[in-house]
Amino acid sequence: MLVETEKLHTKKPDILQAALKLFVEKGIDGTTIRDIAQDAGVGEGTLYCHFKSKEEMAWQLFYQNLKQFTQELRRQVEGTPGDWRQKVRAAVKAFFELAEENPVLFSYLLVGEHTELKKFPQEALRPKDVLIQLVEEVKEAGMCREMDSPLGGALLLGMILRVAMFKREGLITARLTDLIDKVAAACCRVVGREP
Amino acid sequence: MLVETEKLHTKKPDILQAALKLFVEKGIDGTTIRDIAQDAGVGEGTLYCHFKSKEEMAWQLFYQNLKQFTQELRRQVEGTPGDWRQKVRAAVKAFFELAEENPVLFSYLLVGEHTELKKFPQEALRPKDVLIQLVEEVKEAGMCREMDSPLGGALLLGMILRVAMFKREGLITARLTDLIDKVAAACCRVVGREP
Amino acid sequence: MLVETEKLHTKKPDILQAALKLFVEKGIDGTTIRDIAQDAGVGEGTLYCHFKSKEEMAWQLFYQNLKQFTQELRRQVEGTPGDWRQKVRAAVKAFFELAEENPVLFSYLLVGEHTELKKFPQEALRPKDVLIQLVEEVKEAGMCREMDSPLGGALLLGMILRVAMFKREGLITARLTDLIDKVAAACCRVVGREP
Amino acid sequence: MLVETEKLHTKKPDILQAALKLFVEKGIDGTTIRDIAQDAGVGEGTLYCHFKSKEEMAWQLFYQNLKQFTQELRRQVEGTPGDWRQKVRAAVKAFFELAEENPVLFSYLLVGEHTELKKFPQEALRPKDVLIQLVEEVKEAGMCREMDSPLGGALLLGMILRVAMFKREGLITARLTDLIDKVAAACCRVVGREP
DNA sequence: TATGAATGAGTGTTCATTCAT
DNA sequence: TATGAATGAACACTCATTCAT
Repeated sequence: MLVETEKLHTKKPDILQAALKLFVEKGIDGTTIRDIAQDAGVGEGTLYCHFKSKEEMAWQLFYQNLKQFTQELRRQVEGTPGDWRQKVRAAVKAFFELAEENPVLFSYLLVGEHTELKKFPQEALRPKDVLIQLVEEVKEAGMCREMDSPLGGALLLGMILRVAMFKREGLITARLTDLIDKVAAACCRVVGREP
Repeated sequence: MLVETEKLHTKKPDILQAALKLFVEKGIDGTTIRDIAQDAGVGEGTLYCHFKSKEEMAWQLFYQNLKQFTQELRRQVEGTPGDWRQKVRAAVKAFFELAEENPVLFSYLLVGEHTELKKFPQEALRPKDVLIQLVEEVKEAGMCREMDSPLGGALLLGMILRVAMFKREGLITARLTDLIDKVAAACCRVVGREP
Repeated sequence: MLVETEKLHTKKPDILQAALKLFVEKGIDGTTIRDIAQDAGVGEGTLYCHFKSKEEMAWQLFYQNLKQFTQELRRQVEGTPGDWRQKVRAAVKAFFELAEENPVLFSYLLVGEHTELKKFPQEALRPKDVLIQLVEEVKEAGMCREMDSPLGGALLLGMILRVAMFKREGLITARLTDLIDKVAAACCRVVGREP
Repeated sequence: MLVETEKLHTKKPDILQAALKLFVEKGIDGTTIRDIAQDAGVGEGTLYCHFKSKEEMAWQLFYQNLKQFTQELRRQVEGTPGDWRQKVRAAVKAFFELAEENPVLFSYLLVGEHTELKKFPQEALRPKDVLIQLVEEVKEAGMCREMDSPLGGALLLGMILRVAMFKREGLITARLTDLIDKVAAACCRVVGREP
């Protein structure tokens, strides 16, 4: 059997991967269809076999992946039994694993501002909602400091994401997965009651 | 002939204000020269009396204001005497005051990603550097947890900025200036040694 | 295995019918291959099993049908015995019957301008030639007013086609076949000698 | 004083003239913005200083000129005193003078089908309405044959336009202005009562 | 014969920039 | 300084056509 196993199906994944990379590197508006097509090794028209427009492509890439990560985050948090501290740790782990395994997707979903996509409706649950809810649960368990849940959610999300961003910029050099415990501990100190 | 008393000053401030607002609303690439000119109430050509290009305008707006805020931040942190906790509080206060007094500038300087401006050299001291240095000082004073300073800086910056972002999005409704102490306390718990 | 009884015939007629309709509705340039394929219920590539190009299809549709109608027109005019008035009536009848029976084809052949097809050679006899020749014969029979034949042909063709066009637009509501005598009479008054 | 008197004002007329010519030659869809810009001797972007889109340009060119001609036609018909035959002659004259003086505009307004412009509302009075109304008046004066006015209008319009079209195609070589009386007489025979 | 994913030249349109006023 | 008509390179997108299946 000859090698050439590619092109068994469609070129959509190539396009999505190229687009993701470029959107993060140069922004959505700053990325041209030609850029994506060249990077994906396809013709320009091919993009329109799979997406109605550049915007729709950017939106799909954002929305579907964000939905998926949010579900994964919930699953990890809710699926972790026992102590609320373990749940917090699970959340940090979920974020950091995405950041390590797919830093480009991480940036696209969780770092970028995407003013270009503001016209689309944001209906699904977002990661921040999961964190806010987690704080809520800690409060209900009587383990939380006096603090509104959104404030707590902001503190957690802020720490987690900014650490990943510093890592991305090279300001932090350690592997994120090695920082899970440290960051999780910091999170617990922030929202948890004084001992 | 009567004395023309209007237009003693140039239209540059109008232009800068309009540009700032639009850059935050729609992104730099998403904002056109015509948008800015209309919003500022000037002709399109007028922008080129004051700036070489749109990019240069965006860069000036970013660089000069960021430099200024960074200096202000340093001044507040360094100028606050006594306990490191007071210095942390001063940092939070500086960020939150900017966010309350000029939320648009805050977004432009501290929230946006600005992939469009990556070609310009970023030489000056940035807010994150001030925070990292603050953690460093806490360490030198022997009050810090076992933690690399960049990690500490990331945790602080993350909390501060994300709280302001939640406020901007309406997830937090309290005035930021009323949250200074709570957030500062969280910051101290994160980096400070256990009592 | 059962005998496939469907598809004894090709899909060419479906394609031609869809193309004709769309060319009249939206113009040749305004109609896409995809439009035609969808309307005909075939794949896009299928069109190229039957025609070299869209233009060639448009041309075949035009040329062959126009040739056929012109022949029919001649047959009716020449085949009508007796008085020249009867021949004029036969011409009107031939046009109006096409307009009633196949208004879309009528529009395509006799109303449209088809600037897209100007590159093709127009060699065959056209309906206008038949009418001009008819006027010529009336002249030779000494029954015609002082009038160049092309002028007479223009007057006849103009009346006939414009009545059909008004009908198409709804300005005239009577059935064209009920107007044959009236229009034929008008034609006769236009070219025939005063009694 | 130097020669160069051009460019005192705007380039809009150049654009309109070039567009008109090309729309007639190649159709609206068949004419590109680049075609028009080159023919008018302007940059492509300049077209968009004066028109929102190509379609809007085509529509303005059509609608405004058609309105103007219709008004002129009405003025001529209504302004001609006396016998209805004189009014019919005035109508023929108005059409033929446009065809002689501005054959391109004549084609654009009165010959083309313009399927591209069907989406625009056609509200104003059109030339055909003027002719139909003229027949109506002849009827009211008791001078008309038994004939619905739209039918009479179709016969008149058809004759007039088709003669001009034959002239345009070279089938008729006489000057249209020399054919006014002949065509007007034919028109009168068609709609007028038998003597 | 029939298909439709893939192609890329060509289209209408935008917009940063220029320059005569 | 201020203007806005003019510019044309660059863009997102279309669509006739091809070809492997």
